[in-house]
Amino acid sequence: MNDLSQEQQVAFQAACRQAGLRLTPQRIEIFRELARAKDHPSAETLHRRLVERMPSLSLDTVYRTLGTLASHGLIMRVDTIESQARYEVAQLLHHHLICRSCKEIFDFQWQSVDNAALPDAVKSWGRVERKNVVAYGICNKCLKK
Amino acid sequence: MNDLSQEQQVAFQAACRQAGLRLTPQRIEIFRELARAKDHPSAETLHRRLVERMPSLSLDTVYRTLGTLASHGLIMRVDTIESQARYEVAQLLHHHLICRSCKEIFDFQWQSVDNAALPDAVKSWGRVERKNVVAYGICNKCLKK
DNA sequence: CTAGCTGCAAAAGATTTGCATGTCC
DNA sequence: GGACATGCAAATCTTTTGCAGCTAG
Repeated sequence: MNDLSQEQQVAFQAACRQAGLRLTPQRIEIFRELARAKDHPSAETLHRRLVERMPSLSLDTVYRTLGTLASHGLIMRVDTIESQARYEVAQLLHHHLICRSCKEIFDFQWQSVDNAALPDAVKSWGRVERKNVVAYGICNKCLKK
Repeated sequence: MNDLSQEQQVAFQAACRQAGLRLTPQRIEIFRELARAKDHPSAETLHRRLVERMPSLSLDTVYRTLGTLASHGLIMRVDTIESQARYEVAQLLHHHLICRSCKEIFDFQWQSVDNAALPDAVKSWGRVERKNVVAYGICNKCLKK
């Protein structure tokens, strides 16, 4: 509910420097808005929220910035079956529950999977860097409708 | 390597009838090609393969058919972070390994996750219908390059 | 100063839609 | 026969790109 925590902001700036990325007002605001958002927004959605504060911000910059930050691992692109890409700040390991009716994404933790070793067959595939569970179903809000 | 199994084809036709979908040559061929494919093809890719056998088949029909079949649960749309949607026939429960270099998708089984109960926090969310693991990394082929 | 960003506009890529014609049941 | 599908073309939506001016370091 509050604004972006001081540490998170400092960590972001340090990570940008380390990655050789310039710290522009646009990048700072885009990251701040994404970190504050709880709903895995798309580029379009983020832009809509940001232009109120930053009227000159272009949608292209939002697209470009999200792509740049994601490619440096500062944020994550979330897999969905929608046509629009969604993003989130890379935080604690977590998993996604997606409602196939309203498309809302709910985050949850599942440490037994985080800690579990992948099956043997996977070992010969290559190097696995992360694993996420995506569960689908219908959320209570939609079930009640 | 062989063609679509007899049972699979019969099951498909029965499922179409049950869903109230007409059995057109296009639908049959699209499903057959997808069932034969091992690479989670996109609409574009499927169309490229099918026009050789069915020169009049339009790309629109492939898009429409994939959408229709997916919405009836006969095939699945696979989540990736690419812009193109990919499909697979709904088969045994399985999970995906995606190479972030070549984008190839490798299927694997992981029964301990299939059988595991979701964490308690999820129970109050709604009704979960399926859960899939998506793991990312680099496959051996790309590691060697 | 200058490589890296941004904004603008235009392009490209993926998917959807309207409509007339064809075809499954 | 009539509802549903298809093919075509055009539209739409999302994302990317070229370029000139701006700016952080």
